Amino acid sequence: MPDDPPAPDDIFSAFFLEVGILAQLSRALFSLRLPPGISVSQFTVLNHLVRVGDGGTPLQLARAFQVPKTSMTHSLTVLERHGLIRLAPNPLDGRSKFTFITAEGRAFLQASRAALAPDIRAMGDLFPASRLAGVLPTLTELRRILDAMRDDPSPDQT
Amino acid sequence: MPDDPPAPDDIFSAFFLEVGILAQLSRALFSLRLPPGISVSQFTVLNHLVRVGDGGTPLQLARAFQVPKTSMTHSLTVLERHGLIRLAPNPLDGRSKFTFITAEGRAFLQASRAALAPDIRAMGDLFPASRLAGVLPTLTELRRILDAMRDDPSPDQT
DNA sequence: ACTATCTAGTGCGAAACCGCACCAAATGCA
DNA sequence: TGCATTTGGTGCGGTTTCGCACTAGATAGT
Repeated sequence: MPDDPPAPDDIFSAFFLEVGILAQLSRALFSLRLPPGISVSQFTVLNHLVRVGDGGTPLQLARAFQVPKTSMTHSLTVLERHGLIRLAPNPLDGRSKFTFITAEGRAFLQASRAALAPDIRAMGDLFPASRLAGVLPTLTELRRILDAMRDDPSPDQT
Repeated sequence: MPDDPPAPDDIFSAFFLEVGILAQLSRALFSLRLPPGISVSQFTVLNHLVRVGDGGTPLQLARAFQVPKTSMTHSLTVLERHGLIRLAPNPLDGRSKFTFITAEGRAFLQASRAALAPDIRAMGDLFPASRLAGVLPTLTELRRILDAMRDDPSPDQT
């Protein structure tokens, strides 16, 4: 290797490339474990509803996952069709809705987590979770920055 | 169970969640800078052809990006329709093809990189690339492991 | 050589994703 | 109050993604 200049562009692109493949790969692995008809996105939303708490609006969910609201509408529609969530009208705002997990939804999430557990454990055997914990803050921080760049429509101009 | 100290499961899920959002976010930002009609995937393939070198087969590309070969077929079709790549038959193997970038492809890639540069620079201002460089090896290593788990159909039969 | 098996690529159909345009409800303003 | 603007959500259409099944070409075993 004759050259090793610290070109920051290359670092960023290498990083995003790695992140992209990682996301893709984990997504593929996970979806293999989920029952057919449920996608990783759907699972993720369900997971979020339990972790953070339900009763929020679809738009809040869309923002939390940084997806267009039409995509979230779709995901929620599928989840509701499967009886895993329930959409209730917002009595305070006629345009809005509330999102609740159903008992089936909780059970389903539980089962899915169980189905995923062996893989997680296998990963943990090959790769210590503590090392991941080490990089997590960095990822989170960068995510916040990207987030901000997104809200802020200013790429560059003085 | 009031106890939740270092649960490795949580670390992994938090990590994958962060990676997923990061991928999503960067993808969204990038696609904003690309000319309409070209998606991030297409750009990524083009980028790969220049970095690693062209002349490979579609299947090799599919494996490099860890996507199903049908997805790669689609991407390549689009790229060819735009005249950014050229698919040539493999004289040694009638089933196979070779993938080459065209001059337009190179020019397009050049222009896209230029369009992306300001954003990268903006990121670099807010977040030192050196910190990314620090986490990169960890990501790469985990990627390799996921890769191996994928090829190996053994999750850990219960 | 001859057949069985395997492999590269594609057609097809279904699902996911998402921009655009729209509606209805809420808010702001005068 | 009346009207313009903003906001939450959805219908629609186009693109991407990907599993399944198939074809044509290559390889292996006998």
